[in-house]
Amino acid sequence: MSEPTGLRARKKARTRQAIGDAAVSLFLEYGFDRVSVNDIAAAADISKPTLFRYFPTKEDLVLHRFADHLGEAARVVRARRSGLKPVTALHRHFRAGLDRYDPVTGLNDHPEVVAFHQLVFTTPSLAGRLTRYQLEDEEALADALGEGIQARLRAAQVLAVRRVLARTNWQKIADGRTAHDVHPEAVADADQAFDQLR
Amino acid sequence: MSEPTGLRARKKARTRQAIGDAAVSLFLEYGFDRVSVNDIAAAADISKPTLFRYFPTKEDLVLHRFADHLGEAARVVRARRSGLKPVTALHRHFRAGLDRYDPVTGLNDHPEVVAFHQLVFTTPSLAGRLTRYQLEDEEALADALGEGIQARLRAAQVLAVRRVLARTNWQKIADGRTAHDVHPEAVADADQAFDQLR
DNA sequence: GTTACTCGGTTAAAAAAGCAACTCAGTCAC
DNA sequence: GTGACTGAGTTGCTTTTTTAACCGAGTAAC
Repeated sequence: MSEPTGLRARKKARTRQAIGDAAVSLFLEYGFDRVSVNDIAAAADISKPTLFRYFPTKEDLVLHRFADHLGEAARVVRARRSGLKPVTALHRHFRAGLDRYDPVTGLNDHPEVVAFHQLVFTTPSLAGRLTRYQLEDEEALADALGEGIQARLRAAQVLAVRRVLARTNWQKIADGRTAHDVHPEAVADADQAFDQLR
Repeated sequence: MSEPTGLRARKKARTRQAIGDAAVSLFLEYGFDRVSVNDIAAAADISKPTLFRYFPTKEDLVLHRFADHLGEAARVVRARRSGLKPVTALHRHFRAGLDRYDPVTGLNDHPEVVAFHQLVFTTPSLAGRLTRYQLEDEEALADALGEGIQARLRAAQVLAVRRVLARTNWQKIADGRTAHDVHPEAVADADQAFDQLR
């Protein structure tokens, strides 16, 4: 299913993966600003123009992991069972993410994941670009929810909730607690937040 | 020194290596005739035209290991200390090869190497093409030795000696003896053969 | 204040690789 | 013998990658 078949496509995916991995690993080791795109290209064994063909900016080398989830909220809403309210669908989706400790929920204590979030949140240019991603996500969700100001408002609120929940989870884990330990609170927080949204 | 510098060159070398390794490994496992070039291309993760850009024929997928040594005899002669006779230079070079158990001397008991020689000598099309390689080698050596029929004759004799020596060594090892055990005989044989040549 | 770096990002041309479709030879079925 | 296959190589066309050179902003030297 996720095998697109074809040598070309396979190699492209592999190259993209190699670049992303090399970049994140270097960033985690030395910090975003102390690693140049040249370093990353060298580590990934490709040339600089090739790097920029895969990722439009240096920031995207980090944020592609979020970018891959871009529009997910909108998709969840569109794919929901008929009769199900959008908020409910998003609520369940987030809960499912918590249950499998999906990194995007913030509820993941793998050292790399924690360090990765640390990197994103403490590097201004990354945090900045991340919010731009979230705006796109918001727009897509708004379209999925309908038209007019109502849809936009609701989209903004839902994504704000998601953001706060993830950030809260991450904070608790950054303070040294385990994901398993935090899980019940995370679920409770999510339930409360999404309930208030209705 | 063996770092050609440049991304392109490095990747080319790597690809060539990958193709050659995949081919030899498949040939050793299934036999030359039961492996198609498509299989090899697939194993090396490249397309068929690319394979043929690196190796002109299927046989060369095996023989490139000899091909890489092509013209070596001529080089040895040309690079010899002045005053040194060509035969002596070639003799010493062969002895040095024996001392480091260079596969081309036949004096190497690594299972892969033995199996590889087995493969070459028992596959008609490979043996055939190998002699063609040796003819080229002979021509190059003849040019290095001078002009005229004399040079050609001597080149032929020298390479014949080399061939017989390698074949003899291989035979002993194929019979189950270790390279280390055979080494003294191999040196003695080489000394005798090259001495007779003078 | 100019010179010379470094770094993010781009461009144009050339090399390399992929793809699909082809030729040509052998081979097996019937 | 003819029709369908398979396998070695080839051909043209497109996509991808390398290369070297560049731009523009920042910054450190002197």
